[in-house]
Amino acid sequence: MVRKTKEDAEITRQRIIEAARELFSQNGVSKTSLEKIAKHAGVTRGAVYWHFENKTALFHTMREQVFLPFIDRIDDTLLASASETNPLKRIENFLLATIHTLNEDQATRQTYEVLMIKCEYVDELADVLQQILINCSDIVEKIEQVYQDAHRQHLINPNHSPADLAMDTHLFFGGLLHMWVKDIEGKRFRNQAEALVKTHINLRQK
Amino acid sequence: MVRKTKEDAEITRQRIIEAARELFSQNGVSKTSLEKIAKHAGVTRGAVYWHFENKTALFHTMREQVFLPFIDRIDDTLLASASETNPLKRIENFLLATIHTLNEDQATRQTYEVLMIKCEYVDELADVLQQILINCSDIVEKIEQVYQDAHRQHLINPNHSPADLAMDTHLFFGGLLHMWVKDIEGKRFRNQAEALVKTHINLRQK
DNA sequence: TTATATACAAACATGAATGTATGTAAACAG
DNA sequence: CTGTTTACATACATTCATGTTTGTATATAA
Repeated sequence: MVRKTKEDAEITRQRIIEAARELFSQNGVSKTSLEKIAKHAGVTRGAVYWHFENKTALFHTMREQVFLPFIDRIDDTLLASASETNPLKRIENFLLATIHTLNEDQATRQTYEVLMIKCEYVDELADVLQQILINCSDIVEKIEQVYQDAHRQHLINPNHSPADLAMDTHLFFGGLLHMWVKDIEGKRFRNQAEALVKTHINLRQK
Repeated sequence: MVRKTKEDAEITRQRIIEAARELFSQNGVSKTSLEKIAKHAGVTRGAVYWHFENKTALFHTMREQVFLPFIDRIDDTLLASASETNPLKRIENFLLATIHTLNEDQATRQTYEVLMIKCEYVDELADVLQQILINCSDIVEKIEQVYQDAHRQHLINPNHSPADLAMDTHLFFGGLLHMWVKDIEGKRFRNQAEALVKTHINLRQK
């Protein structure tokens, strides 16, 4: 076989990741062999083992490709336009933006599917759970800050603490995403997701 | 080997189910071989294949042992004592009772763990998702009924529709259970679960 | 009391996945 | 221009899980 240039190799690497993501989301992580991934990417297992230590490493890479950019974007939607928009609107927009990404971006959609219903969090993947918990804490904190804004601007019931509201919103959205992902073909839940978000935020309004 | 009496066989069957549940929750479904299950139950694969068609059948049985009784109990907590208690309290009690069961009953706890983070919903298990969605719809309906009670008794903000409140509560609780399960050893999330439920219900109060 | 079905254990056959080691042609550095 | 490294393909070794078949002692029905 012809040896590839560095850019070619990077393309191969990306193709392997894409193949993994697609097959993971179709057949689950454990039932997807590296052989199948290689074939689907148009290479052999040799290429896969060259670019990745093993299936777990591939999994982590797939996850990071979606979640690292996501974490970076959080501040933009949620905090950046701090004084511009109504705080409650900012939270709503953040949640809606996430759903929008799920609807529009296949890679994100497939990755969420894999992470929520097509992998098993044991052994090497067990610590991904802790990573997820940490990310959640961060997000809750940020949402709390925005609720504090809303509190200061007297937009919400003063009896409700921003911390409680933030956690409640986070749990709501976690549940929503899980339902969204599980309703794979039904479309009966997915297309009302935005409405549910707006309702949730409305419940906070004074 | 000595042939067992019918009761003995039923004990063996139960032991296999318990072994499967424990190993599933420890190592995940796909990494748990029937050989390991058999050994852990003190039998051979012959016994497993005698009582169950394959691993999938075992999985379904494990799930049903926890969820069929659960579905039966819903009406008791949620609807039965209809006019006795405050409707909001009834919803709160229902949620708290579920958490309480998770805390107290190991079989339930392990089964939730398996269903939420230790199995992959593909192939034969894919339709379990649809089953779950149906169960969810049922529960949302019932919660909605109780919120309607609350509405009639002027306990909640009349602007909020019982249907919206019910869905919001359901999503909240779905998210809560997921966090509860994921926070395996941390105990930092699990022990505040009850408080989060109470907060959530408080947010509805006028 | 005897024939049959039950409740398994044990052996067999097959397939699939993983990891590693080796081979190799071409890119690239010097 | 040449030695070395890169980017894979190919071949090898091993492990493990599944499903099926067969064997068998005994509970149970007739």
